[in-house]
Amino acid sequence: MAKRKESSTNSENRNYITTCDLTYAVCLVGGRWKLLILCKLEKGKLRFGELRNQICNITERMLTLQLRELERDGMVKRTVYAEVPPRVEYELTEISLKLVPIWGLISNWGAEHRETMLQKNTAEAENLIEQE
Amino acid sequence: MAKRKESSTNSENRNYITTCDLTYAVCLVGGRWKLLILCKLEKGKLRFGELRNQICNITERMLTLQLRELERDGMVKRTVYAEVPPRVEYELTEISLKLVPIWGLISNWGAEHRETMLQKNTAEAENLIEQE
DNA sequence: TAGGGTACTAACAAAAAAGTAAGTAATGGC
DNA sequence: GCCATTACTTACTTTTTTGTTAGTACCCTA
Repeated sequence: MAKRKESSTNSENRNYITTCDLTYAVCLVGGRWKLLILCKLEKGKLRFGELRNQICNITERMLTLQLRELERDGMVKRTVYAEVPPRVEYELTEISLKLVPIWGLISNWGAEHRETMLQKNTAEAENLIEQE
Repeated sequence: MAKRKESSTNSENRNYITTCDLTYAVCLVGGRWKLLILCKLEKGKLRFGELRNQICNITERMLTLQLRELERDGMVKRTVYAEVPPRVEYELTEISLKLVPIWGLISNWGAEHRETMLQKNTAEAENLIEQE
């Protein structure tokens, strides 16, 4: 159905690393826009155009690609309404909903990490000035 | 110190997406081999060569690159011993240690997701056979 | 009949990530 | 002097991901 290529070391390695459940899980949301999309869907269903407007720098092509992969991987559900103009809604699935609380934990950790790095860099900058 | 390029849409978007704490956090471990490396270090310090041997498909170049980024981002600590031949040890930092329990949760979720997808694909395959 | 809205798709180009192969420095032991 | 060991570099190629631009189908409304 989809194009495949399994011979390069590159793709062999992709397979190898995803034998680790943790790496596998992180790869599922590894596309540039995926987590942003999923976060928007946390609050409920959204249409294609709503997602596009809420993620201001994404192109339609990238949004489509990321949504297709998320759908293929069971992370979002896509519902097409037979209307004109077309209406398509996206929502989280049973399994992706289970990640929501974990995203909260990671997000908090991320904020803390950002804080830490900021302080570290400030301290280093001050040391540099002192050395002059 | 390091080469930079800030003008492409590509890198502008990188900056944009990492304003989200969740995306930021996931990007920190987004390199192909990073989580594998971090997992190996969960059990304690390891030397460069030990990491290379435990992650059988990684090249020295990739291991070096990933470790450098992890170090830059405060995720691993690097200790060089002034010996010949050289000895370098890597270990988790205070902040990356805080992620360990979260990795456990994600890992469990990953295993569950894998299970789910397996069943889904089996079911689809059976439907295809019936249709023939 | 021309234009509008929605959710895409296709062909192509640019950028980034990953992989290959062949080095390097330092020094202890033979 | 020569080789082995360790933890890397460097120069280059390949593969993958991301971005740009210009379409498409559908039917409704003016």
